Amino acid sequence: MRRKGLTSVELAKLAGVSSATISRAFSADSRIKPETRERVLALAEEHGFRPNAMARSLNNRQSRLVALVVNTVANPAEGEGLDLLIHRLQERERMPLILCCADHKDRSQLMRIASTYQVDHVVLYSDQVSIDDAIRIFRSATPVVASSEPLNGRDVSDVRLDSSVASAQIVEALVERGRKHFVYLSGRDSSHVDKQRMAWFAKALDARGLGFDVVAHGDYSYESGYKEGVLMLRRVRPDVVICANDLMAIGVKDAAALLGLRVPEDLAIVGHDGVALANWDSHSLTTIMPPRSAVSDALAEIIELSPTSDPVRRVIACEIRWGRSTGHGPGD
Amino acid sequence: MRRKGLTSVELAKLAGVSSATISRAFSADSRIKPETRERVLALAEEHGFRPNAMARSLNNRQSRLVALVVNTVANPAEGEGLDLLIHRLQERERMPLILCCADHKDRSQLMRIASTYQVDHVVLYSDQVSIDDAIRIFRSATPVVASSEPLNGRDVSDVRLDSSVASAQIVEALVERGRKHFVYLSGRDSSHVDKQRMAWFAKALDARGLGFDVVAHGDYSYESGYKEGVLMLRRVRPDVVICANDLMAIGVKDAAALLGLRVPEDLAIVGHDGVALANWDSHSLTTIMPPRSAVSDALAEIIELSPTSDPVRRVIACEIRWGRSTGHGPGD
DNA sequence: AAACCTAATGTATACGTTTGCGCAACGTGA
DNA sequence: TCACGTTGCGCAAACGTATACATTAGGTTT
Repeated sequence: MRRKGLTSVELAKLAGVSSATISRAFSADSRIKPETRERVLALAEEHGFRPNAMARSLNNRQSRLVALVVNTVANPAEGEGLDLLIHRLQERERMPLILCCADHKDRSQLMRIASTYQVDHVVLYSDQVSIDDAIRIFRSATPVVASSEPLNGRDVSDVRLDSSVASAQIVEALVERGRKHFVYLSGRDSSHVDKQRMAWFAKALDARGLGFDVVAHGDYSYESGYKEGVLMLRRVRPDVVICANDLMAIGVKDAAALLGLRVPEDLAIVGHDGVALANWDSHSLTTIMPPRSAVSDALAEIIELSPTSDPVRRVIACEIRWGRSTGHGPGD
Repeated sequence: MRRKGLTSVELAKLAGVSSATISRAFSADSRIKPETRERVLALAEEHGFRPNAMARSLNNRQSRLVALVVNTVANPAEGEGLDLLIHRLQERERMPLILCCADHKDRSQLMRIASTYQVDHVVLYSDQVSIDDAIRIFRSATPVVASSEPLNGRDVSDVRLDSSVASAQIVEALVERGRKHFVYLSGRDSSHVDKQRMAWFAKALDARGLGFDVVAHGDYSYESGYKEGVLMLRRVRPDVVICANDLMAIGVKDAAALLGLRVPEDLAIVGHDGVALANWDSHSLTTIMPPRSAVSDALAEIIELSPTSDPVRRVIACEIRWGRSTGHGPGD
């Protein structure tokens, strides 16, 4: 077992002070003579001393760990948001502990293990875990919900997306160009995000007296979009396909190409998530995009406030990124 | 401050045993009467007791934390590998601590903070951080290098990729179909992965008496592939573009489309990384793909062995995933 | 000059585990 | 019966830090 550096007691001896002074030199708001602090810090640097976060946390019951409960980091929709959030946390000297739930047989077990590390906060990014389970298991950690799951009066902080306006604008632009037959390709059944996205489009269409068929269910993957797209386009001939996410939307686009349908002339396609790759020239997908920077700012901010403050609720409006898959933006 | 559950001492009192017995009930290999263990575990379950990992680590100097030093989780090439590795770690009851280095101003600072958590292992996934820096900062943690950076005799475990055979096979297949003019679009300058990938292709071409121009430098992004692709294809007319990664390759493909070049008739394109999206029907990119599952297995295995065993070196051969971007596989 | 306040530091305990050591109880073999 | 090994468990000392409280030195007020 390699020997780790010195302890605060050993450094104290070297500096001719007590270990309490070492501790104070490292905590910003302590009453300590500036010169003493500098001297200690210099000596610490010289000897490579760094306080032990385990011992610190054990004592003051703050780990500065944040558990991020996600489905997977392999999916760009989650990855792009996560990356920003992780940066925000790192800037504030917090450490993210990642829990990938997607293919894990026992998510509760996973959360139980993570909770033994005394995480200060839990961000529920995944819509695959129940909020109540997470809260129960993570007990003393303050939860922040970012999964769009309904709160039902639960006393937790929450950041969620609203794409009602964006959905309505897209419907408006398409209807004005004569599109009439809208269909929806949904994601996983259990997903609340999906239900909401669908509901907003349904409402926007309803407001214009138009119907709305849910023609197929995918699982958020490109492959499912492709497969369901082929099946669906052989059955029905819609003007517009709204997809629960970008990956499926691109799958549908490729399915359309396979069947000889032109996008956007024969079929307009709309996605959700605004992942970077949807904007690539080969896809140029019109998509409803959360302002990721604002979302991660909000999450980081809430984490910084809690558990001192009351739970915070934030609703953030999504934007539209127009692409060629709908033929035009609102203006042309 | 919400009250966390009980401590081992409190549970001990409830069970009529000492806290040592509680501890032993939770550590698999301790001498404790099976019935006692069951009784303790049942009581722990009932009262929601879970041992405090901070206190445990402080005492036995094992945190079961693994620092994963990566560039970003937003990029699928890293994300897809990471996701597997995280799962392997979680299965073994280890917790990943993610450090996203890409846009971080001070990576050393980031690693210093992470090191205070007494991580047992560090996986160097990013090629942006110096191995020596990481080793120095993470002192007592056992490092595992997965960034393809040259080891230069350093005493660390290492898992790296070898695509020499794959490169040679691709060159062979293309040359036999009459392709002559190969060019290479490189990634970031500082990247060792890039240097290696280029060298393997250079060697394969050299073996057939063919030259090899590095025509442009990108930065691994789609955008850079697109931009450099347009500039390059206006200047030279190669048969084949080998790209340092898939994202740039797709950028080049879109650039070719913009300039009216047909892929693969006028131009064959080859990528590296084998990200899932390169296989989408709209791209169908021929790419050199690390066997991700094998890589993460190797990493997890090494982590499980070290620091007990000597450093382990593993070289894993990449495979080829043929797509339409080269017109054909080796057989047709 | 006494009384008092403040700033800077030391002392000692607590945080919740793990683990070496010791002890009792219980066979087992001679 | 005695010596001895084994099993199961309690005792108490760590692990490395933070912090309430005590202490000291110096300055200010009256």
